[in-house]
Amino acid sequence: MEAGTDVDVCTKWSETLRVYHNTSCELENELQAKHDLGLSEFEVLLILGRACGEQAGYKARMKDIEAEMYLSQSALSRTVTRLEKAGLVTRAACDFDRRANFLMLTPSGLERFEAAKPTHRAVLVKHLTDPAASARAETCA
Amino acid sequence: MEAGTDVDVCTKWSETLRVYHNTSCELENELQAKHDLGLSEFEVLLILGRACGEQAGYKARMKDIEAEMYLSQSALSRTVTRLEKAGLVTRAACDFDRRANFLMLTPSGLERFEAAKPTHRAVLVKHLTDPAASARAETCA
DNA sequence: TGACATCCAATGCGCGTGCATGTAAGTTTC
DNA sequence: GAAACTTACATGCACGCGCATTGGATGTCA
Repeated sequence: MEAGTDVDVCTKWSETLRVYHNTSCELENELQAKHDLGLSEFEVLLILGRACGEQAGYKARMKDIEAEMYLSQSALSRTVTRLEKAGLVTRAACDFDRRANFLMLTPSGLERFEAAKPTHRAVLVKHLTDPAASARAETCA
Repeated sequence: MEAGTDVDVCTKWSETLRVYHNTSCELENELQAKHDLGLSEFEVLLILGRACGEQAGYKARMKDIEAEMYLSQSALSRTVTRLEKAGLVTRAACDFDRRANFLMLTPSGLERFEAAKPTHRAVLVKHLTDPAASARAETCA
């Protein structure tokens, strides 16, 4: 039983690694090439964008966004800085708690997000529906 | 059907991200803390070690190792340099093709690998057998 | 043999990340 | 209300990564 478990676990891990690397590499490449967005940056837009729908009024606190993604607090801070410099997002002080920052999509940010969404979805469908299609990518090692 | 596919794909991707991040973060932390090894470094030892068994004579070319892992050629080169500095691995010229380098485990490298293997396996079992156990890690975002 | 393309590995470089720390603001305790 | 603690975010720093380039070794073709 031990050996059996080992084999299963190793195989499962290999499979997870394969899917993760192929998918995230292609996501990164496609989003960068077509929309000038890193994957982390897109993920922030995704969190803001999917809640906001068509009106650009949705706000989220940094802490809440952090809780939704696998990114350290410092990395998120810098990612948001990049998005802010690109004009896709604005920081706004919180009325109640002046330690906190609200984050909002700008119209330009919403536009960029909507443009990138199909690219994101397409890569996911490609790699997660047909395992055979998710062959080793040519870039990203 | 389109919406259904989308939901499935997004859920599947979230799940993959969760498992990948939790597992690789804990692997990294455990291997670093208990055996002073990075994950990439361990993976190189794994490729060399599992083929070599008990005799330390197994050789592999850089290119072949690269093909087995998700690491760029340059990253592998530096990872091997670190392993070499730590005395866990030796580079040796290839007889047939002097462009290539053979890589070998040193006795110390084999020992380190054997010591780290149970740690590696334990983390894999923890995160890949019982999904509930793979809760969000406290470190690594 | 000489010129050119190919292949393997190392290295310069910039970037994004996590950890540790700093700063400011809120909370608790007395 | 002052001191001690906690929380939210930014920043200094070191590190590992991928990309592009380099350098050396091989193969190919005339």
